Order: sequence, then C-alpha cells, then structure tokens
Amino acid sequence: MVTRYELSDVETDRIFHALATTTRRDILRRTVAAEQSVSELAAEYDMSFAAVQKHVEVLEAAQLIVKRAAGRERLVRANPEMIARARALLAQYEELWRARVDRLDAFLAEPEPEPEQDPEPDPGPGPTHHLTP
Amino acid sequence: MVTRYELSDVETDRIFHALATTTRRDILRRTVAAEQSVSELAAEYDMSFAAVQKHVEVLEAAQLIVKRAAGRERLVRANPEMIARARALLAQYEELWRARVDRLDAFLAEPEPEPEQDPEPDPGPGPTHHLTP
DNA sequence: ATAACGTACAACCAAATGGTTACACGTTAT
DNA sequence: ATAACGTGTAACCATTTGGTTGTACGTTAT
Repeated sequence: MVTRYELSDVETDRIFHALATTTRRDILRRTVAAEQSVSELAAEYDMSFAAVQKHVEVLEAAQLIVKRAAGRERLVRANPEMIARARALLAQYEELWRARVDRLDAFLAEPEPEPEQDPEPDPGPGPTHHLTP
Repeated sequence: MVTRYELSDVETDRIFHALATTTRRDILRRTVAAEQSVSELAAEYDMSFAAVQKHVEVLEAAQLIVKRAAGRERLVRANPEMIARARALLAQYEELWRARVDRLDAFLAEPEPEPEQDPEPDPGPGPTHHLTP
C-alpha cells in the first residue's frame, strides 16, 4: 500500500539528515502528536518564518512529514511509516551485532579450530556478553 | 554501567548527522560485524585515506564507534549502545503517534464532548486507522 | 639503520547548510 | 474593496561539510 520498498541510499541520507537537527526533531515530535500549520510551528521557535518553512521542507523531502492544503494554510503531519523505516534500519545494525557476538561465542566454544594469528585480541575473561538488553 | 543518561540535543544531533552519509553507515555496518583498522576500511572506498579517516572521526565523535590502539594500527569497532539509543529515540516518536491515535479514537468514541470549531478536519469515513502495524 | 606502513593533522577548496530579509501571491476577514 | 494573513521563493551571507594534497611522526619490517 504505502511504499514497502527498500530505502535507497539517498533516501536514507535524507531521513537521517532531516533528523540531525534539534529544531527538526522537535517539529517532528509536535506533528506526530497533532497536525499543525506551518505558522503554528513557526510561532514556537526563535527564528524567522522562512527558516522554519525550510526546516519543514527538509522534513517533507525526507517524507518524514506530509503537508495538506487547507485554505491558505498548510497542515503538517508526521509520517510514522518513515520513522519506522529509520528505526528498522538501526535495528538491522543491532542484529548484525548479535550475529557477531554469536560468531565469537561459537569461536570460543570450539576446541582449537585453526591456529591463525591473533584472531581476536584480548577477548577478556568470561563470556564477552556485556550487551545491554 | 555504560552511560544510561539521557542523550542531550547536541549528542543526538551528532548521532543522526553521523548516520546521514552512506559511507559512514557502511563503515558502521562493517565495524558492527567485525573490528577493523582504519586502513582496512579506507581500502574499501573510492576516496583518500584522509577522507575515510575524517568519516571515522565523525562516527567517533558521535560515539557510534570506538577506537583502540594496537601497535601502529587503530582498530575500530561499533558501539551498539549508541545505535540502540538512536533507535529508542525513534521508537519514542512512534509511541507519540500511538498516543495520538488513541486520543482520536477516544474523541470519536465520545457522544458529543464540546462543540469546538472543527477540531480534526475531515476525519473521513470509518475509523482513521490506516496505520501500518 | 633504513624503508615502508598506519595514522594524524593542517591547509585548502567547492558545495551544502542554516539562517536572514524582501517580495509575490492566493486566501480570509473587515 | 481593501487589509491582514499564511505560504512560498529568491537573493544573500557565514559556517559547516566532504573532499583533496602534503607533511610529520610513531611502529613495523628488511
């Protein structure tokens, strides 16, 4: 329905770039909670209307928000779909970490696989599971 | 143990900024899977060593990776803690979305709360649940 | 001892970013 | 009809970004 494609590199760049500014994250937070006009948003920040308008533009280009015309106003609402996609991407990295830890465990479990040179320097005492879950 | 503080705005800015470049995400991906030296990383990309070194610097400033000296080499490994923090932040936004939908549902469930002026323009036919769960 | 390697850092550059003011244009209110 | 409002866009500016080359310095290999 919505998109369900894999995010391209440029799309992902845009998403994280859009999230990399406090003002824009705040706009996202406000519009994920409730639809708001660009003016209403602009009133919240200590900068010109044009500046806020540009921030909204960046969020829109990343498809993190969607605009809808209502008379002379443009109502902004967040697009949770894209937020979820970004979150899923980070979860993917964490999954890779899990896989790595598993490989390490498997290595440590083996008796003596192949005497390669220093395959993992200083694994430390005990199981290497400091992971945070 | 690790940090368990709330991320400041500048820290969050740094994290998402670091994630906003394909090259840096790729470095993160590689180092989350296995520890690698800066040279090993640099060999993977079509740019100067110095360029890659700077990308590593950005990731390090965001604490998304950690460097460790080993002779003349600097071994880079990802810091899943920070990846998790970024993911948690996005999940927070999605939670706000849930809360918003719940408020809307509650509003639609009420018989006639207060005749305010157009509190949610065009709720459309049927329940507004297009959400992707 | 000397050469090669891995890293760091400085200086430089073009392009992008985040902000400004000014203006045009459609919509709403008086 | 006219004024005020909401939005979009253009021109401009300082700073940051992402890349370059060159150099210095400690570490490893010959």
